[in-house]
Amino acid sequence: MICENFIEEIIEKELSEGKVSAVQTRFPPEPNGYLHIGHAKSLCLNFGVAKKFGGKCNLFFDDTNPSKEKTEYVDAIKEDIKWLGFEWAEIHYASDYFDVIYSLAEKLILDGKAFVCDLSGDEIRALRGTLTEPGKESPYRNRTVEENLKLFREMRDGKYADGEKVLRAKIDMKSPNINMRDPVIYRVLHAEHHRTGNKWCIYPMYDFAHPICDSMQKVTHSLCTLEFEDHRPLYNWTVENTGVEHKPRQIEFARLNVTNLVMSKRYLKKLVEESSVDGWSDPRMPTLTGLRNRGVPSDALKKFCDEIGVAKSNSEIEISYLEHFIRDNLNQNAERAMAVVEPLKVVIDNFDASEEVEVEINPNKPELGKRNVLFTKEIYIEQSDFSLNPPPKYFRLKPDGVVRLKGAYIVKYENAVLNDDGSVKEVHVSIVENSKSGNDTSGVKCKGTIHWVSAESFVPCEIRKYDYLLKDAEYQGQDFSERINENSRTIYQGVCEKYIDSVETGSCFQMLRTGYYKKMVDGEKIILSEIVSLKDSFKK
RNA sequence: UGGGGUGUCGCCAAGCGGUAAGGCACUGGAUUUUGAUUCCAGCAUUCGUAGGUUCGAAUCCUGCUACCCCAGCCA
Repeated sequence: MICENFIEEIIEKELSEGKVSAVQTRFPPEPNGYLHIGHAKSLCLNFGVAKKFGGKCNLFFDDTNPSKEKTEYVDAIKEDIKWLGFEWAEIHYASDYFDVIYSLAEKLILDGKAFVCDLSGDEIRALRGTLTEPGKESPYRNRTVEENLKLFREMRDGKYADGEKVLRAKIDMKSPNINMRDPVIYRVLHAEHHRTGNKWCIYPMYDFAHPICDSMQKVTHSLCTLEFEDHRPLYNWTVENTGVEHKPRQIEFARLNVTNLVMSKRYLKKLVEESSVDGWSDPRMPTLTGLRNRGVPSDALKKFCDEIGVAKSNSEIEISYLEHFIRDNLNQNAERAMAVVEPLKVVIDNFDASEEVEVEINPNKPELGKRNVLFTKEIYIEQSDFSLNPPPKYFRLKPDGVVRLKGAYIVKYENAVLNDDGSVKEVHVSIVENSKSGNDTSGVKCKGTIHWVSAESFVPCEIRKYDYLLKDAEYQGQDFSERINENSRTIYQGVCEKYIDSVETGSCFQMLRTGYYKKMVDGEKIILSEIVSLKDSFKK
């Protein structure tokens, strides 16, 4: 078997040595927000590894902190995972294991490996030491087993207020690894849990709950991000000292960073709460639901995740790499339609009838056939597709020039009508005889082809161009909402061919030469949100 | 000044002692009913750095250096 990354190599080796038999992984989000593109990497890794070795991957909600978690988030997370096309083997919640976790905590107490500590948060911090100085033992460290058990049960029974007491693992206050300095493993928290309600008023900490839950699910490989490397000794300590039967192995990898994309959940949440964006699904958001709304195909995202690799070095991927996969996918699959963002009226002087011309739905999929587009005397083209004073090598419409109207005829420039301010009001052209698309016997050479929309049958629409959220704004402490409104969304009034009425919602189509857009129906309006610009060929 | 990690092209990333894959980006050139797509070509004498071992090192050893993470009763 060919391993794609170091994690697969580790697993392959364990498999061949007989250390594990069946591979079991889990995708472990905390339901405290929506999934973003960073989670996609973890999703692809966990599901990918399981699939590769014929194992299973569970969906596991790490809901040990009721003050931050909501059912809304667990539902949204499930939806996003389905959108990506992954199917979890089983679904579990840390809260399903609260009883087990609690009893293992009691076992630790019974074994003299945990104690109830009365120190306040500040006091614990003070005694923890620093990065360079060892910590000091809590004065409550040597309570008897009986006393600890009694106090812990009282904690569970609600005798104490938040912060009054905690349960700590008895490990080593002098450890150079701060996580091992008698870490808190249970805290009092009188908060309603979105699943267990008010059954509990004490909740286990991540470091204690996670390894136990992994073990209960028979997870063999617990994949997490680099910042948990320091926690691995504690993870292993918990596995060993609680005596759980299955002993999972934690392996860390570098989290995904993408240039210019804001990825911090706390910041995204802030944007939503401030209404700086239209919720978690706003197309400018780097959330999975935002990307979906933007029109990003899930396959493109998965391909991206597969190709960026899995390693341990901190990396930041350029957004152009993501865009490459989106473009590649859309180019292959998107159904085309024509739309004009900044319309310029063109009148065809020698054409008074109207006719339907055929245009391919997708040049890469001829089997999809063609669509009919109404061609009329008056049409709209892109303002940028006409120039009165063209630069050298300008192949679009210009004085005394010819240009092909996509799917229709070659037209020849006649004259331009100007507004009072000198801007172009409309352009008059004439059809070159025998130049119809597919039957061109005119012999006229024409280097440029442009898109157009009939002035008779177009659908007026609001076209929104979305940029990504800008990361630098986060760091420069600017007024987020202002910046977003200024820079991240541009609304155009545009027109597009009537055909798009028949395009199903959610299908993507090409905004010719400008980019790829997704159609969204918003009441009577059709909104096109730009997904990602194609390479701008005119930039030079 | 403690501990844990990581340093291979602008960005990712293979490489696991035998003489630097691949992708993105970029640059040429060819085809093209959208200057897109497609195609073909170019793009690290060098692997953070200084030494050492070896016939031979990005790969092994040693020192140095840079960057990231850890002092939540968050995950």
